[in-house]
Amino acid sequence: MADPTARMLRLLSLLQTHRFWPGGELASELTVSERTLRRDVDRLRELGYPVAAARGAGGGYQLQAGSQLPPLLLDDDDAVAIAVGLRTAAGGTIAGIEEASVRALAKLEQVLPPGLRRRVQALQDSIVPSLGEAGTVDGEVLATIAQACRDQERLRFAYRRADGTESERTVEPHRLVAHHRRWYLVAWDARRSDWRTFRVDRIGDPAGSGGRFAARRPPGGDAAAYVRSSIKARPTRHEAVVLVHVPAAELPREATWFRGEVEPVDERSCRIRTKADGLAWLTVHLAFLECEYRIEGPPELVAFAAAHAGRLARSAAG
Amino acid sequence: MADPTARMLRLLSLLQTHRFWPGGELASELTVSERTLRRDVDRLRELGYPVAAARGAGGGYQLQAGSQLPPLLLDDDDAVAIAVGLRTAAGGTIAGIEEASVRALAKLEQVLPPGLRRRVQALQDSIVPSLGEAGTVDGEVLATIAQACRDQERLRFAYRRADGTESERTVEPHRLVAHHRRWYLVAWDARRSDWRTFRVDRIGDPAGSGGRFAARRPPGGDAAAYVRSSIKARPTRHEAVVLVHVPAAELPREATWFRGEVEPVDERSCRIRTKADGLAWLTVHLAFLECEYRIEGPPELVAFAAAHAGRLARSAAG
DNA sequence: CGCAATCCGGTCACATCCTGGCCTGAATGC
DNA sequence: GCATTCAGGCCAGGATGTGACCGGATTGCG
Repeated sequence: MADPTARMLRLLSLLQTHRFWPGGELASELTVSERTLRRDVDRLRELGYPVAAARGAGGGYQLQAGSQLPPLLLDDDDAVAIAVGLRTAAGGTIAGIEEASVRALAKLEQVLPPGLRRRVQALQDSIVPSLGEAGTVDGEVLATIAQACRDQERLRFAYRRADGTESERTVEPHRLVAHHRRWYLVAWDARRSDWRTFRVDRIGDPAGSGGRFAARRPPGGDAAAYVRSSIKARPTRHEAVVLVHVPAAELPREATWFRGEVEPVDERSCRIRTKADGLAWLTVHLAFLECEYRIEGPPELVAFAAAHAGRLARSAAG
Repeated sequence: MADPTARMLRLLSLLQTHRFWPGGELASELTVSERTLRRDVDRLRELGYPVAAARGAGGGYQLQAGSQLPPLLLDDDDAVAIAVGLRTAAGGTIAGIEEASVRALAKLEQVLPPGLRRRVQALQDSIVPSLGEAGTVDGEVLATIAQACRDQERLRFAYRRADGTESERTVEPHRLVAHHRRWYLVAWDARRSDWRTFRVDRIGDPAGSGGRFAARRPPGGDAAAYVRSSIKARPTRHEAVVLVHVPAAELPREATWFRGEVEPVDERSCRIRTKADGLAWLTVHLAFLECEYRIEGPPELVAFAAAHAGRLARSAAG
């Protein structure tokens, strides 16, 4: 513990676990004199981490929010919580941060002790795939691929094509792109000497093969655009329009939980618009309406609703 | 940059951003000789962080997963992704890690630069409160309270009782407990000299008042048990039982997304069980069944389904 | 008001360490 | 084999980290 650098890290860690620390306690925790502790605190400040100090009785040191983030010293539970949170965020629960989540996940998983990784995976497995995502992606797979992208490391995996045939691939991974609640890997397929996009939910057992490669410019210079253009069979996207005979203000909250937008019509009614990939999703929120409403479109939704209503009525009658 | 401790942190940070680093590059990045770099790497290893080295052409240094987690050096995007992920995890998306998430969140938010905090809040606000939670809790509120609990700092806030009356409280916060997808704060109300539980979604503008207090033993020694016992009006919990005329294996995946459990009956049918607080939630997954099924119970669900089917049929017919 | 607790920073002497340069060895991949 | 890269011993000189001691400033409390 004589080493000042080890002491610094310990000091930072202590300052992060509790908010206030009297100088004396910190000093004895680090087994140094109080003078040295003050010098260490000074050094932290010089490095840009704002350590505030409260004088007088009941005072102490406190690490504050500064202009930059100090190194985070996490305990096991923190790390597991963060990894699980990131994995679900990467799953698409929160629009807009999927890719940042995956990058952060790669950074964390690189140094995550194996025991913790098992805990994370166990928790992940216990989660019901929510919000009806067609291709739910395993966090472990995603993290492995993200790491390979970042490190420009060749990647080998088994790819299951839409028609069911499996093949072994070795690629130079370029970037992960989240699109329409699905993950795609843009990579250079060395054997075929061409760019390919792979659906991540069809990738199995990815592993870095060790070899590194030189970065290549993706087609068009923009991987995300390339993914968009290369997806042929985009899932049909429906928009439901429902006229509800209730003022907008009195609409139950749950009726719009699934990406619904409300638009007032008059004092007695309003209109709900929802977008989704499958027809079933569009009727989900209707269960919460305890008043009369009318499906204005699209026609196929009307048909679906009628069929659904029939099944439901029979199920209740039976 | 002459300071070895600052250099250590920078070295750790470099090793976390890219996987492989040739020694020469690292040395010039840190503006030290290669000899010193090797010594720094040695020191990292002595501190317990496993830095692997690959010899030969194309070799380099690489930070591996060890037995303990090294200090994480995050860039802005990482931090935002983590904070957002933790906030949603704390919201109850993932059962079992809510409290660990909140603790990690407190640690992160304590040092999160204000600019990043605004970004996090903006993202948080843009998220549709999903899965129909009655009382959605603001992440900022949760983080503030968690920090006060951890630091044993008095907390002041506005509390909105169920009957609508508001009052200003100052308490000694003890612990946050997640129960039934809701957050409760167990705290000692100094003015009333007694323990209280507060629903976090009814707390407004919490702020640490600066003063600290000595820890107190919660009633019964277990805050979580105290919360459970002190909730009188627990929401009625229903369990739906639906017999589906389709083999368990062929059940559409979406049919069980909302905490559903499947139990095979015979080769031609299976049974789904779902629990929820409101009847409407129980019918949500039925929309995904394109086959016949029968609601076996409870009776009130049958009635609800019939009414829902009627509304739906009329809406489609109109 | 005075007192105790707490942070702050100057100075000094001494031991320690850190650094760069140089060299030999060993592993690795082409 | 040969180039590349990590590993680590040795050395000399200078930088720096450390504890002891001090007086000062600020704060909260009785």
